[in-house]
Amino acid sequence: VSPAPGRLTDLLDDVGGRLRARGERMTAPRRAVLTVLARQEEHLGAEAVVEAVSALDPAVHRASVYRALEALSELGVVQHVHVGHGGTAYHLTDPHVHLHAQCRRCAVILDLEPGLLDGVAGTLLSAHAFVLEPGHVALSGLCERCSAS
Amino acid sequence: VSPAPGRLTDLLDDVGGRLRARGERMTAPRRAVLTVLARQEEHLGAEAVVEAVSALDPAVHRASVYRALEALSELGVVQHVHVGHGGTAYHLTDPHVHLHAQCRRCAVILDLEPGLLDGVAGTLLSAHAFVLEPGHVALSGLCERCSAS
DNA sequence: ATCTTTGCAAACTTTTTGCACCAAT
DNA sequence: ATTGGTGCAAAAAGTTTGCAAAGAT
Repeated sequence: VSPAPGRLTDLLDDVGGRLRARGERMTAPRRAVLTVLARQEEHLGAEAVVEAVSALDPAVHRASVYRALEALSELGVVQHVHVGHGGTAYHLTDPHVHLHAQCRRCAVILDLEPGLLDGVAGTLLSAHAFVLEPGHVALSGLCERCSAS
Repeated sequence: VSPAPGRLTDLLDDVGGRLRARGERMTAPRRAVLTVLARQEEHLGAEAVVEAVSALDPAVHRASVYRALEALSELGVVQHVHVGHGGTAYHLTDPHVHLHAQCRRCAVILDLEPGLLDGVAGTLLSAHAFVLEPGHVALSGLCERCSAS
């Protein structure tokens, strides 16, 4: 994703251009989804996106949010992470890949340093010819709070 | 889990004893679920367990399989892994913890060497006070076949 | 005989789909 | 004017639950 989206408008324009370049269109639901994802640093589940979009623009239907997430994912603007407890979380594609870990008790998601799994990726490649995609699933465990109590 | 279950009967007896020790019971659905999990080295999704059990004993209801998986998990005999594409996979608890990686394209699950994430676990603990549970989610990526084509 | 677990059916949650209409290009 | 995307409602997929009856102890 090219320009650092300091302003939401820039993001919308950029994505709009890329959609049009593929013969697709920038629409209200897609704008709403991008707006929600851009202002949130947390990772949102599909249902959470639906709710936030709904608050922003009640005319946008649930199904359109799902379709927008799919379309924007295909474009590469949005990515998802699978988290063990609780399905799929969505976020804007970040120029620097980041990894995720989720607390299996309180479900909080931590963002981790990009290189964390580089060594493991190498091992998997040489030992199993498996190409790791490190950002695509969240590691599981217990966060500081939950492991303490 | 204690005895190497070379024979299915041993496993059933062992688990039966442990259930009774807790005031619970060994039943046909639970036997069927254990039988299915014991003869399969692959990891099965809930629905796949339902199907296999159904083939083994058509009288066992779908819901009983879910309940058996839950009961046996609580007992510690069964464990589950969250896999990105396709929910939750179940397997018998193994004396030696093993890790999982799933191909996001063909959904095959690889079993990995136990120590693979030890280094990462240490880093997460010291850097984020996060206690990693390495076997609980499957890493994601592309297997040999799928990355080739 | 007791009391856990079952089978069933229905409810629930989350996501997908068919279709007529709307709207971005 | 095109035709891709939307809103809607219904279907699909996956899991859970309340309850009377069955069965393990």
